[in-house]
Amino acid sequence: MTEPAEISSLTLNRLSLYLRCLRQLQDAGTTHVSSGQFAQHFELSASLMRKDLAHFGEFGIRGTGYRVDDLAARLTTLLGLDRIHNLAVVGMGSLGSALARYLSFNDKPFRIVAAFDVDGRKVGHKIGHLVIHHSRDIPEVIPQTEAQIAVLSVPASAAQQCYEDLTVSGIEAVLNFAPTQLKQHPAVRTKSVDFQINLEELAYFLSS
Amino acid sequence: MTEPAEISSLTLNRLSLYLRCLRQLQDAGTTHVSSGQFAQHFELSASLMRKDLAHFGEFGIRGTGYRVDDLAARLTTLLGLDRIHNLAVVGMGSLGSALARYLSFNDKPFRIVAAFDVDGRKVGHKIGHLVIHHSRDIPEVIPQTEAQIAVLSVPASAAQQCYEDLTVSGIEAVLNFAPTQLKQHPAVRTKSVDFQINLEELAYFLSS
DNA sequence: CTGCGCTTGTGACATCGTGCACAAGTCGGT
DNA sequence: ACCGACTTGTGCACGATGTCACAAGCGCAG
Repeated sequence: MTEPAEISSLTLNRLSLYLRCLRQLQDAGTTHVSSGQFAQHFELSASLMRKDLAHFGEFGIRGTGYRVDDLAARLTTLLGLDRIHNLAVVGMGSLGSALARYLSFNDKPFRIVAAFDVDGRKVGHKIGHLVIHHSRDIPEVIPQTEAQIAVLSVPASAAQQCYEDLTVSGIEAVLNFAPTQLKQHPAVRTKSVDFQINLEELAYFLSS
Repeated sequence: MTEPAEISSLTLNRLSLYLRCLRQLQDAGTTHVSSGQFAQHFELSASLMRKDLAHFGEFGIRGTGYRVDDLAARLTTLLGLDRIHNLAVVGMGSLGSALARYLSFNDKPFRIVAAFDVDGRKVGHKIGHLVIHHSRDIPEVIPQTEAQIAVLSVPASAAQQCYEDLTVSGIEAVLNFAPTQLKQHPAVRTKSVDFQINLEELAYFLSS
């Protein structure tokens, strides 16, 4: 019972979350954990966790629970986080720079291999050891890199154009931070992180 | 049929999205739109839009569609975006600064009224016209402000502590950017924007 | 005033996601 | 070797979410 059908986003996102929690347990020196303990500690659902894992096989030991190291390792592999993924960051405003810094800072399986901006004053400058290219050169530069995923942190007005440039450049996935509804290309897996909408949701509940 | 039951997050987030799209139409000079046209233009579902709106009453004219200005205005009111909401930003790293800049930059109904950081070198400095306070003073400073919503952009290791300081200070809602699973306070509406998890989801689909 | 074309609002239905409860299975003690 | 305590993995039921199709309603033309 390995990957038969497409796994849902919800399940996948929870798996990332489980892995993160497991790392916390590792740091605390915990070696074994049951789904019940785990769920209580992190305010998650035990049965849902077991069901999420069940999509990919059997990970636990009945009567005992899960070995933290083992489960963490298997989730890491399963999510593809044991390999390096190359990123291109498009839009080096304050948000793009913050994301770039965050992603360069650590030992995570993401590596920035290209950066773009429209601002002529930024082009040519370096962010870390990486030269910033002009956004108009996306179709030329991307194929020279091994970038698979693009992080789109440009103003909403420029997002669609950049998105399309990226799709024709052979980018396989895009993580969009621009507060706009992208017309998606079917061959490119696209997700949006829209903090404005989340903020507005909170505002709603205060206004009632 | 005004607000009888709790509206789901999904519906609410789509309403924000509709409003955003309507503003685009306003800028383009469009005065009337049917749900079909709207859905096709923005790649959304027409029937779902109608159902989302139906939670709050009747907004359209049968046979004609929706008046763009009218619907935008009613959604604005409905979502509470016709009032100013006061924000506190906790964590003035690169991400927090980027968010603060973004939120100060425009005419949106959010206003930053307090900023915090643990870094002694930042405390006392100004971001715009706002003094940065030390994070340890959250319980003292927040009640003096009218802050209702907190934006939490601190490292994961500090997030839980800051969150709890905020909850005891009378904050009503928290938008968390730290990549960690918060133990939530029931009286405080809390949402997380976790770009790391979204990135990992994209990575998964590339690895298969 | 009447009829026609169009669009909304909505009930019925299908699909998806989650909680519950228990059979299957494992470990340690005796 | 067996028993009992415990936990996983899973079938089932329920609730939430989205799609479809159509009746109700509106405006315009004649």
